Amino acid sequence: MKSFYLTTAIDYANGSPHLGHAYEKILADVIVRTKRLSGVTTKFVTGLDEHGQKVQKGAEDEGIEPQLRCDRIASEFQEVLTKLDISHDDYIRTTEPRHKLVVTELLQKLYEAGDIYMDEYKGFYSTRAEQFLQEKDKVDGMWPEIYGQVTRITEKNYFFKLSNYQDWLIHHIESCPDFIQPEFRKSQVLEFLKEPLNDLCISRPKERLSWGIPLPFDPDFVTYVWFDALVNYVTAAGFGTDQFNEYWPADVHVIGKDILAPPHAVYWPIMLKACGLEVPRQILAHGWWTSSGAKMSKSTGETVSPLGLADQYGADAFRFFVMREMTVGQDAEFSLERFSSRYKGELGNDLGNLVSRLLHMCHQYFNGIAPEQELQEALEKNLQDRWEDVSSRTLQLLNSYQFHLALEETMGFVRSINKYADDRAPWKLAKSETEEDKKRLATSLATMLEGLRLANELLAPVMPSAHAKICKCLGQIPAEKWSGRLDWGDRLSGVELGPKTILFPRD
RNA sequence: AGCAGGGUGGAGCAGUCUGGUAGCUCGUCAGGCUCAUAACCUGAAGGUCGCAGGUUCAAAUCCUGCCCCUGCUCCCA
Repeated sequence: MKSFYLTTAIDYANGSPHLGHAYEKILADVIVRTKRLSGVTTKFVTGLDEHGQKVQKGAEDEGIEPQLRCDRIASEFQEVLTKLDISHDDYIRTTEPRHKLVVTELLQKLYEAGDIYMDEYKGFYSTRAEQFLQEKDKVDGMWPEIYGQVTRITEKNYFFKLSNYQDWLIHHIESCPDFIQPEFRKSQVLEFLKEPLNDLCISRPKERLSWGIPLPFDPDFVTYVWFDALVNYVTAAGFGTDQFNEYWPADVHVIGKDILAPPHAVYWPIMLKACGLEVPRQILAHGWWTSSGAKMSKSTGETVSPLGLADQYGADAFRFFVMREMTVGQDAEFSLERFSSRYKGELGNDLGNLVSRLLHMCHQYFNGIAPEQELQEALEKNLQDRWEDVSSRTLQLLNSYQFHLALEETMGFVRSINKYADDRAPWKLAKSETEEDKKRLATSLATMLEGLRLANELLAPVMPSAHAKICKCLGQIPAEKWSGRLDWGDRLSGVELGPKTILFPRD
């Protein structure tokens, strides 16, 4: 049976990891963990795009070999993955031999099939932008400042025939409603496809760019950008090996909205089609993090260090924040105030404090052994009914990538447990001598324990280590699969509970 | 200019696809509780859902026009 294969975009080995990189990995990780918990076998790949002009130039400036610089940047990015609890199965780097082989093979194949041809380009070139320019790029008859010096050049290059497949692609996008998510992005891509496609320039002459994969049919050129970077997805799936069919086609490519059209939604499907490979099932384009309206980018210097926040508050709190705050596909604003408001409110006061007060009472009244639900009155019934609602809604929201709402549901249920505690007031029942009240006391704590156990299950994809900590408090092992764990039952009766724990300390 | 996204009580958002009593968190005010991380629970005030038309028994939600904000059209997730 085919595994659920999910990828992120591969990061460009130029510059340091920032909030955007971190978010994309977390988003992908939450999706894949949800799948695993649902009992699906998965493969999750992320990686690094290491070729190109900027990498070559960066290395020259530092006076070191490009590979050496890539190695350093790769470990920097991988360190972030570790800190954020990202559960990827593979980390692909485009300078690896396995990848060069696949790129070479596919290029050769397309060349032989006549989908790649050489042409001579006459026109303008901007060295600063590393880009060919057209008359239409001029503003008031002048080249804009951003292009720096613009020269007229004549250069031979190889081109990939995109236009052959334009109609097929339009049809494909229109007939597969889930292919591009969120849906409003689909119309954007179709809009782009209304214009005739220019063929894609896929090479650079070696004398200008040496840091790349040589074209198999012409050693004077290296392949440029997309034929190198996008192919990582099939390399990592094991193209050319027996396992390839177990993973390909990819189920989801998680990417940023900037590289949807044209790279992922146009070039990539056409490249695959031309190679006779299946097209990915879905492309999920997320939005940007902004800071008071301004985009957080390295060009404005306004970076927020994900490592810093994750170090200070823990990976779980950071993961929770980005998932709780952002509607997938939309932009969201990042600020420390918002972060600490979520942290204190939902994590500390609602969830952390529930764990704390509940364990405290269990230890005080029952010596740390989970009591039994000895009766069921309206209050218990209500909480259980509410769980049925919350769990089915939350699962549906998780599966449709509405993580912000899924977390809202789950945290709402946590608040319901707190409310139940208030309605039952076990601290009052503990002072009563009647048999009935003793039963109510046992029942109330058992009910709260069961509620917490269940809420904690739904938090597992987003906060894996907090999930594990709460499991430990409840004498449970962390969930690998949800199967059988999401039903309300007196599951913890008689279990020896862990010590009282402060999960999300203030300051 | 082109393309895209947004405009919902003080702040930030959900709801818009699949019309039907406007929901959540924070903040404010009042109260309750005292098991707990000065935390938890309740109640209240506060919105003609950007504007103007239209469709409909009924519109935040569908249609038309307009206004305003933001992002992209170098690089970036």
